[in-house]
Amino acid sequence: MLALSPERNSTRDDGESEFLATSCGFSINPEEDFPEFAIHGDLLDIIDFDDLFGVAGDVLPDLEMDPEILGGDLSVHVNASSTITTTTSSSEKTESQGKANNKKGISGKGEEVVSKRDHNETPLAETVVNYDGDSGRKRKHSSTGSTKSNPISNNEGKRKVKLYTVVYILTGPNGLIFIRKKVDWTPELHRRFVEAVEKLGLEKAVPSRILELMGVHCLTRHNVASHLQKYRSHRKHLVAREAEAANWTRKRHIYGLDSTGANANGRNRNGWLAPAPTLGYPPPPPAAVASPSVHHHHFRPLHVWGHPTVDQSVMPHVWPKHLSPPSTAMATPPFWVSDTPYWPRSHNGTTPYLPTVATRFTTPPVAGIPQALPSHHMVYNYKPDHGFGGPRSLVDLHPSKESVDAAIGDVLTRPWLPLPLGLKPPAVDGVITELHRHGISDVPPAASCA
DNA sequence: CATCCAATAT
DNA sequence: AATATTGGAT
Repeated sequence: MLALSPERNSTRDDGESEFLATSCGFSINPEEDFPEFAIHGDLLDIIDFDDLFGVAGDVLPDLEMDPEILGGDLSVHVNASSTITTTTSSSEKTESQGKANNKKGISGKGEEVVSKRDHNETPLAETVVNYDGDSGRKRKHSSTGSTKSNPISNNEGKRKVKLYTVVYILTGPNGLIFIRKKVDWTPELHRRFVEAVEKLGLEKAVPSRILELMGVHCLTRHNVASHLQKYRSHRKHLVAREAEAANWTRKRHIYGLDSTGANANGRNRNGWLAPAPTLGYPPPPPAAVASPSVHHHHFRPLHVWGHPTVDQSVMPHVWPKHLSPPSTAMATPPFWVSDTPYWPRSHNGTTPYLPTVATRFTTPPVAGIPQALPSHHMVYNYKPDHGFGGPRSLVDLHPSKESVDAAIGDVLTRPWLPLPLGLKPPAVDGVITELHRHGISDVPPAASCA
């Protein structure tokens, strides 16, 4: 039921195995996380899936074993999952389950966790146990009443309630067992990830390639894909933040506020004690002020996301000393100050998967419609002290929808403000016509002069 | 099959 | 609340 890969290959020492465990984010305290496993002996005998997952009466999990594993040296990789489908009309899901089953020879849901490396250097073998509490059978779910999934609409019940557990177990030559539910994206892991993304350069930064470059073999493509998704998402939000901050800066400029947003103090009226926004060094966004970053840069626009700014004393075990000492680990700036543009970008300047944004740059502006980006949100690129190489191109600064909306809102609600750069003023005729339509017939001559 | 995205779980 | 995984669409 559970496969344990043989521990041969004595060429690998404990240091290496620790490296692997740590860099894989699996270094945890077994006793604490999974007391049942913190025993010596044969795992095959120790692990009782019924006890573990409380799914009594179900068939034992099938084992899917990668042949490579037998030649591998030190890891066991367990995935257990249990899926319950709601009572009514679960046909669809069941069907797909069956499909998965047939394909992979897995009984039940067939969680895909196996990751087969295509190169030989695989230092870490993986074995995957797939356990499906349902083993393909449907089950009445109503009794659990546990989740929100209860379909309010009567016959809708296609929603699937999933009770799952994903457990990774790694054993090393020294008998150490590491167990973890999820991949722990340690700072070091993340560092490697970012490095890989940067190295790959944009459009090539796809999970498989990233994984390859990272050289961390206990990660699956899915792990990386997931991480990549978050990575992108975070960067997107960062851009939105930057844009927002820039917008604030602009407003401060226009209304004569200082950086605290107060201008009661008359001497700030034209003092401009706040950094000049046009220099491209806007003050940190409000949220970043209190951030106790250990880095040189003085702001942290976003919360830490798997990043070394995390106090190491809090999670000492995540730092893989074998991989890189803190000094090297810190060498690479965090992703939010990296040179890498946020999104993959092809040579022609378009951005895959962001067609709407890309279109904004390629479509010629239409009078009256903000085709171009609201430049007030863009001219002030964040440039932390050690940060971005050069000014980022337009394409690099994709604004979020919110930013664009905000800018458009600005233009609409405060037309007296200067138009964002790149916004072409509407044709005078059009404006006058529009004014007439709104019952404004007097147009001061100055206004009608383009 | 790989990737992206949205939904969902922890 | 953040971040991981899963599932479906492409």
